[in-house]
Amino acid sequence: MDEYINIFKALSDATRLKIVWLLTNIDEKICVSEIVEVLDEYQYNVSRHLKILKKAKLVEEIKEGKWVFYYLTPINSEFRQLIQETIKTIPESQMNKEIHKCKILLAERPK
Amino acid sequence: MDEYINIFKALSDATRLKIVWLLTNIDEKICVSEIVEVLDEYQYNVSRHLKILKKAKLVEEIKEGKWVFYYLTPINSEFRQLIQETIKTIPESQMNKEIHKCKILLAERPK
DNA sequence: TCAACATATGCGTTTTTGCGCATATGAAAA
DNA sequence: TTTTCATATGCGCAAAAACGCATATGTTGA
Repeated sequence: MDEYINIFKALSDATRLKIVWLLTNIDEKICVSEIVEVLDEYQYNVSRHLKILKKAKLVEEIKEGKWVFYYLTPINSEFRQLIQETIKTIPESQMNKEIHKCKILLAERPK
Repeated sequence: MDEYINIFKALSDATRLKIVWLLTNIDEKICVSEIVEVLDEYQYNVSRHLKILKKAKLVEEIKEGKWVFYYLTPINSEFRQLIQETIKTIPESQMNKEIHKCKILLAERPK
């Protein structure tokens, strides 16, 4: 039961829900400083929220040089699958500012 | 956004998740004292948790004499629909004790 | 090797949440 | 109309969560 509760708990904070929403909708890895910019939140808070999402097994990380990129943990259960579908139903209109900033950021990424 | 967060928050407590799980799986109205017995939790806590579920619009109540029966709020959004499907994926094995007690209780109900 | 950058974390404080106890409210039964 | 039963809630406390600040860690580039 704790496993399910941890997931709901992880999603019951605005910053964390926004992070998961972004990851769900952009379908890209994204690094901490990008999240900081998109969500306009302190770096130390973003790091801490990511740690909570990681503990709930919603995200994983991969280090690339100075950066740490986060992405959605590959789906591994029906529960998790439905959690993702649930999040997909949250409309963009709830995230106008953030999605706009995010698109600009991703476009500016050097290849 | 708050609306979504309130729902996730409502589900991120063991007692409340169990209540919603029961309501989802038995497909019946159930009154406070029945929940108290099934979950083996204090009456005042059950009442309080129900209040939180009500605030999140996951449940509604109907008064019948001395009793107050609670039931799932009829589905009114895609988000809510998927929340319910998500909860359905939580297996009975997580709720052995409770579902057993509940079945006995429902069977003993006077018609 | 040292400065600059990206990320994580320890510590103390504030806010939120959950709980126990007592009691209030409201309906039904005696 | 008084008692009993079912439910709700006010209050105080304890535990948990979130935050701000400072700083640690780790990597890259000068």
